[in-house]
Amino acid sequence: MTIQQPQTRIQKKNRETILDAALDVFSEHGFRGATLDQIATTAGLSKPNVLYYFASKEAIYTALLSGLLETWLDPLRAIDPDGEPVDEILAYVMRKLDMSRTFPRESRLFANEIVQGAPRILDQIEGPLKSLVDETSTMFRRWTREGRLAEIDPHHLIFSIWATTQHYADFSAQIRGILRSEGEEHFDVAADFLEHFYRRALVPSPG
Amino acid sequence: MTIQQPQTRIQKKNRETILDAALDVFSEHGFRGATLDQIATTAGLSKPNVLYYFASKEAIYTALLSGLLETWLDPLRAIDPDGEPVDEILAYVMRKLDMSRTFPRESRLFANEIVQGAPRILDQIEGPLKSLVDETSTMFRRWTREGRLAEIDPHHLIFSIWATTQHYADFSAQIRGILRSEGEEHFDVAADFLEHFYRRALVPSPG
Amino acid sequence: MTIQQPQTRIQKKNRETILDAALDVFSEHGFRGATLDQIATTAGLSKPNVLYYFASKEAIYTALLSGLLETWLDPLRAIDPDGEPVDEILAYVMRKLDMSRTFPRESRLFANEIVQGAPRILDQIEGPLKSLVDETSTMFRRWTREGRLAEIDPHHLIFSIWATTQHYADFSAQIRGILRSEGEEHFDVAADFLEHFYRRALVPSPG
Amino acid sequence: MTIQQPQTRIQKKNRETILDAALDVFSEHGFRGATLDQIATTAGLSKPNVLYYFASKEAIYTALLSGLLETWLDPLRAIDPDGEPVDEILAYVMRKLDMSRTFPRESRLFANEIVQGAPRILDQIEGPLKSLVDETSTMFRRWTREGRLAEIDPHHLIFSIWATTQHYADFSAQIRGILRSEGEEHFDVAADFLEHFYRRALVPSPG
DNA sequence: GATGAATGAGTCTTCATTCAT
DNA sequence: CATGAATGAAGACTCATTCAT
Repeated sequence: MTIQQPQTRIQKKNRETILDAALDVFSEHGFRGATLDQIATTAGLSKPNVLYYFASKEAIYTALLSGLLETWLDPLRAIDPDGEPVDEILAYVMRKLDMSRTFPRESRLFANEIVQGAPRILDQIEGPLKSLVDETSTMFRRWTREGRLAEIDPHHLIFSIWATTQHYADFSAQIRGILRSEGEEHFDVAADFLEHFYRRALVPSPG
Repeated sequence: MTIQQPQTRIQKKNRETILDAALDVFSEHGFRGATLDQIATTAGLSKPNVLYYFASKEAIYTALLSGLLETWLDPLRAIDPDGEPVDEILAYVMRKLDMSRTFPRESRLFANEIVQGAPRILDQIEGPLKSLVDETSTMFRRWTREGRLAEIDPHHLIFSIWATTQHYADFSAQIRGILRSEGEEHFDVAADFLEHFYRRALVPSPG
Repeated sequence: MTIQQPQTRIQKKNRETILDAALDVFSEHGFRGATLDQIATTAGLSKPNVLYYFASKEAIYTALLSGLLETWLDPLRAIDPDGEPVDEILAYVMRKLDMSRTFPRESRLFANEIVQGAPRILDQIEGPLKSLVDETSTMFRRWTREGRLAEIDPHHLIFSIWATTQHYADFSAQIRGILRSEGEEHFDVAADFLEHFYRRALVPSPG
Repeated sequence: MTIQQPQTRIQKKNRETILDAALDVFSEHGFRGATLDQIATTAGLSKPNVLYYFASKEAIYTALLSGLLETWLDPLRAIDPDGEPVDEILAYVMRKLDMSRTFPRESRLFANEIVQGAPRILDQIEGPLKSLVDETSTMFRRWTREGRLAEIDPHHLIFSIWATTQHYADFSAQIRGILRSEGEEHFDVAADFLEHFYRRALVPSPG
């Protein structure tokens, strides 16, 4: 969390209300497509009152993005360097899939931003995100050297995990259209599928 | 194609110029974020002239989308029902990856649209796209019954192929930020990775 | 002063703080260009607190203007009807020049107001100010009749004194730009200049 | 004039209409006090149409200022270095007074800008204006050395001329209030006054 | 076919002022 | 006395679309 000034209870509540409304609107329409009006209405506040809490539309957006990036990376940080490689990575896949199920708006917020070239978050991608991914990749490579993980490019492994899990949040409109599914049963099927999929890919070849 | 009137050569050329410019702009900024001005400037035409060829901004957008959907599905149609299952699917993966490399704007155009709930293309998703995917799934299931393909959910297999291949186009900003790569070498690494990945997943278990 | 209610010490102090801050802000940006926020911040008070002491932005402005008008006219009142005409008027010129040096904000406050048509101070111009100027003019005319002052239009003499002395406050941005002067040395040169200038103009022609 | 692009007749006409309306509004209310609405209404155009011709409110303002600065300095340039000093300077005073009578809006536009610290025209003051004034001052000093002009500081002489003549435009609200004059007769009295005034100041002392 | 000109409907933002405590 | 919170009204600017030639 990025709380700087001391905040009264009402301030904290309203800032959170606004950020939640903004998550709704930005994740559905992207930055340019979203309007302050929508955010204010969703938040149940007047437009100027929203701007009382955040200096500008852009300020809301960046507050959202940076506030969420941390949360977004937690599952990756939670991989235990001393654990069993295949299990650790499979658990990571499941955590990511869970996040797509539980926080689809957050996923789409990032998706929108990145598809459009990440104009407002490139710094954080090239900084903290890259560092974390690089460290994790080093760990994966060690596991492979130790014969406990298949020979596999660690960066692209991570990309594939992101792609396959976030896909269920980011492209849910398409998935629901094809599966004719209103509910979330397909997440369970997806979990089985990905379990099978990644286990085969990760287990080191015998000999 | 939805072109009814007979067209002079110049009309055809201008329509294509506009659609190409629109692809540039829409894929980078999404529907709301794009402006007719940008499209007209990119196309080298005046704004009213652009609207002479297309009734509205929305008309350009939907013309683009439906014009491209066909092309987008071609690789899936190209799977040979009488071919060798694993080879056929791996070839499909490679064709999709090639499209991400060759037509990243098209990929991002769809990504933008679908992330935002596919408001203008849901019909085509629930119609032709679903049909094609369902047919292909039936084929996959037959292959599995015949013991020539691993036991794997065909819909989610298709989703995973879309996710892993399109990811290189749709999230290229993130990938380039992490790999610090300006060029396209990572597509070759990705090809190797996906080849390994999907081969392991698709080959049926012995016995 | 237009203060009716009895005031505590703290009230008096705050009113003065506000007026001083308002002088800063109004003289630099004019009425429309100034904001309550700027005034409140400059005064070190909260915006509602400022409005606790003055009913409105306009009230602050008019309180300032009328509070200062008196001070502004003092030098003119100080001309001694029984003094030596040329000396008296020269002394008046010097007092006015001193005020431009010492109270440039006040001068610019009036300048702003009058350049924009004096919408909020016209009454006082057509009332007390006109009266005072007319009286002084009568005195000047008497001095001319008595052969102790050159034949010169008294109103325009007063205008010229206002113009030449206030110019150093009101147009100081221009003067500093041309003289490339940060300090106030030019006020001394100006004093010499005006002394020479007005002495020649005021001394009655011999015969 | 600062015409860059080729302009159609209608463009030229509308740009001029807008600049004239803007002169009205800016000279009366200053930059911040003026609204695009007022300018558009005065010009008889819609607000967006005004912005079709000028990129922004500020663009209109600076176009006005720089377009007028040249005109504003013409009378100073017209002083003939080979003429009779006192006559030349007196003629300059009269030209300046005429401009105050004929172009009071222009005068007030500059006055507003400079009183508020010349934020948008300081460059031109410290550049072309300073140069011209410095050259003229050198000429005045030469005339004094040649015994054809009184010993007088040339910069402050120029300031006094600006002050006394522009005063009739910039502070006309005050002057009209005091003289109870609706017309322009006072300009004739002012001309006589300034003639007397400056002649006495400029004629070199005998011997 | 093509374009300069024009505009209505937004969209973000500012700001004086009010409300509640 | 003082202030955090809230807002209506206005203001600058954008943009898809239409008009007229």
